[in-house]
Amino acid sequence: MPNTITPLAQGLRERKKQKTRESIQREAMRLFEMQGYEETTIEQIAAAVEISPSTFFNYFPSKEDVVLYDAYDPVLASLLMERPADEPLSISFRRVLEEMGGIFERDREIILARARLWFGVPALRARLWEEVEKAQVLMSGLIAQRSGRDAEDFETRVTVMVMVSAAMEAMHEWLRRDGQGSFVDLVNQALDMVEAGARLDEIASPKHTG
Amino acid sequence: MPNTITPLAQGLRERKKQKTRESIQREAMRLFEMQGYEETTIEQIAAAVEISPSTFFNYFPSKEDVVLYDAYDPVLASLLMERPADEPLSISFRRVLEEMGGIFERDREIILARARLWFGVPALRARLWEEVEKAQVLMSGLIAQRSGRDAEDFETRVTVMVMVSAAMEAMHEWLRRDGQGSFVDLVNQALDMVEAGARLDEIASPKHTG
DNA sequence: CTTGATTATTGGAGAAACTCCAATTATCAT
DNA sequence: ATGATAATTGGAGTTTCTCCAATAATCAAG
Repeated sequence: MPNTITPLAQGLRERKKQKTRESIQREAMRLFEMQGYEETTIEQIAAAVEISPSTFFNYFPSKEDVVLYDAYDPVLASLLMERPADEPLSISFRRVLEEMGGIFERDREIILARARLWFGVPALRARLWEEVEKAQVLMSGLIAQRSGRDAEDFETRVTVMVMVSAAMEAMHEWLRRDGQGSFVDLVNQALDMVEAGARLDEIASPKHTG
Repeated sequence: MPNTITPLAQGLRERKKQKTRESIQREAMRLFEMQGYEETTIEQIAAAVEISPSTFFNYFPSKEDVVLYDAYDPVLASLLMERPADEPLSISFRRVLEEMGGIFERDREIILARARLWFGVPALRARLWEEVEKAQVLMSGLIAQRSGRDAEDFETRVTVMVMVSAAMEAMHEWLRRDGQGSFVDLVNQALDMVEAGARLDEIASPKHTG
């Protein structure tokens, strides 16, 4: 499956596929925003794109995937790989996020619409975990590559999981703030909390005023 | 929806419902283990319990819920509520887990079977996030109650999310070890890592030999 | 530009998970 | 015993998704 970011569309075939995939995603999102996710059938999407329902399933294995399908993952992955191998993971993570900040700003509206569905539609919300795990696997692999550690190592997995779910919570917060402000900043804040040692001891007691 | 742990079954009606719900769950799990989750249809489950498919949906909103449905949540919730209000959350969490350790030991085989499905079947794995969020909401609410903080407070949410996802990772690890050893111990280990500040800086560098 | 090989599109048949509803049947409270 | 209440059931229908075979578009090579 090639991505939205294709180096150079080689043949007519590839270019057409590309366009079709984008059309499906665009029309689907338009309909979802107009009428809601559950209320939109695959027939309707297919009709809007002027393809058959069968063809829809040639491009996306399920209705959910139209929303889930993400062009950022491979970018994030490759940026992460480019970081110096001796750099601490949390720093790499922050740097890469900053590098991607521009993209996030540019696509703000699209990302926001996607996120709204993501967290708002039960079927999609359920699949969030898979996204978290994808990220976890990616980063665990990176750690394994850099260090002598096993990617399956318990400590590695917990550490990465904690980072990723903190980032996920940052996205949630960003959404709660209706996409106002910087997403990257929120992730950084969340990571700060985690790195500070997740003040589990203090958080139960009343917040110190001021 | 009453739970598996019902104080005293009052009428015949309630008792029968109870029994039916348990039968469905038992027969479903038996079939899932025998033939796999996807391969088992609701018709088959209904036939095994000697009810109609319609009735199945009176008890569980979906096939997934048969596996997901959990009697432990309310127990955990009430135990958590009983902890002294000035006790740090992480301690409360650990104590409650220890209190529940006996139950986990007793139901080890059942929990293991459930967990295998949980992490193994894509449809169920996807729904893990909802379980995580349920726990997050529960605990955030508790924090809000105890402290002056808002349950929606970003810091609160991140902290709780991190704890819960660490626990989830512990469950995953427990499953990878085939249910050998103590689940509670693994959760404690995961929490230790989180509290130690999630050594994101160190984990990227090669592990010190020994 | 033609031809033969790939590959994409399509329609049809069908399974499975649900939803909705109205008829029936079982329990309950009196 | 009886009327109210709640559970069970069957049937009809929708939607997502699978499988497959026919058709149509693209491609690579001569």
